[in-house]
Amino acid sequence: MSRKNTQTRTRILTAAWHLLETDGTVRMSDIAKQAGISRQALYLHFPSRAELLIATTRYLDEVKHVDERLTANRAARSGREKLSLFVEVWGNYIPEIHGVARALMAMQDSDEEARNAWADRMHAVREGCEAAVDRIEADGLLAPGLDRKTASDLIWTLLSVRNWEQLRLGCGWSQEAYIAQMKRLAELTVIAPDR
Amino acid sequence: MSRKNTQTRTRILTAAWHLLETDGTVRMSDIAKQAGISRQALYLHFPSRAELLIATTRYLDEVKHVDERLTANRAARSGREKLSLFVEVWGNYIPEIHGVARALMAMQDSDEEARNAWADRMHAVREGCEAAVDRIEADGLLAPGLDRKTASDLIWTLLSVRNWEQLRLGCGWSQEAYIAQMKRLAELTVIAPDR
DNA sequence: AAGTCAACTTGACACGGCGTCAAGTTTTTC
DNA sequence: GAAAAACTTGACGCCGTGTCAAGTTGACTT
Repeated sequence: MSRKNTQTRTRILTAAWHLLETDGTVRMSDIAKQAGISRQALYLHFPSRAELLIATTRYLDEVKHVDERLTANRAARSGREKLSLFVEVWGNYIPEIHGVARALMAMQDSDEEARNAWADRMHAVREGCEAAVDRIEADGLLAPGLDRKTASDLIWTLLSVRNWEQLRLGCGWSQEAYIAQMKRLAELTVIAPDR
Repeated sequence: MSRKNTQTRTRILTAAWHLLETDGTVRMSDIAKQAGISRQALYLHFPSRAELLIATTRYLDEVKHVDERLTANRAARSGREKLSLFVEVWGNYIPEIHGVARALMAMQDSDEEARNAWADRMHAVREGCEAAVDRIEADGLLAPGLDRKTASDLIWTLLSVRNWEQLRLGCGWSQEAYIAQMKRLAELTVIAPDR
């Protein structure tokens, strides 16, 4: 791997992280200043703004142990429980990565790498949705008229960062309200109604 | 009013519209070329890119008669029917404005005017949601545990342009499938279940 | 103690888009 | 046929990203 200077690298990444968390628009020069190095030195560690942001998300994922969190619902005893746990875990993860996510989403139009990186992250989320849906189908509880793909698409869309933004930031919801409603909607969406 | 030259103005607006419809990234120079005038002449009609895009959405709204369409569900006999009609009308309007919407959403971070203009458009949609929700409550069918605000927030979020993008473009859904599922979800979300 | 190498600094510059300005030309209007 | 409006051309400033060249600094050899 031979990283230039691991210390500086992580200083940059945490600088980017914290800035993105609070501030809307973050320039390379801002990150450099916060990390205590020159703007040009950033390019000794990352080839472009896009790659720096991508590295920041990976860094966050690592520090915050996303993967473990997202698969923490392995032990769920039912599809319903698995879905509920997944909504809770992912829904509560969103606010922690929202700053970086925002920045990465913003450059999707202009930067192919950013697009791929984000698509990749979202793919991991999608797999969580699929796992829950598969289990629900195995339980024989998949809502009539839905196939697995459609059901996963719906849950995945429901749990998008944009929707979180709109409800929490746009509509002023509390995080608890968000989680509660998402659980309710997710169940309503893919689980066959009692009768 | 005293518009410089109305002909040129609408040439610009239709040029912007058509470009945005097909192409992802559209520069001022592209619009000028398409309209058959010089780039600088655009600024004789619109003070900035943001205002040009805003004017383009207004132009589209006018040409396509959004307002009439969005209120076409006045005659609905029940809240349920009103909601269904609203989902159908708005959901089928999204693809027609998607190009411009995309561009306007993209500059939300950088431009306050664009932000306000978009918020304003979305406010109109929200009113449609509220009207349906109010009617549903009047019918005594609002799902237990939901207040009007929460219900409207949910429907409004469900019907966001971003969600349409994700399902139609990201997941490859047909427009019909999109409409059908949105109707189903909207009802499930806010209407009390049969018993 | 001299030498080397990696990490970093400073200052300059190109590029792409937006927006502006000044000076000229064409078209309309009266 | 003169004045006013609409538009053109060419140049320029601003901003942020990314690049380049020529230093400086400190640590590690030998």
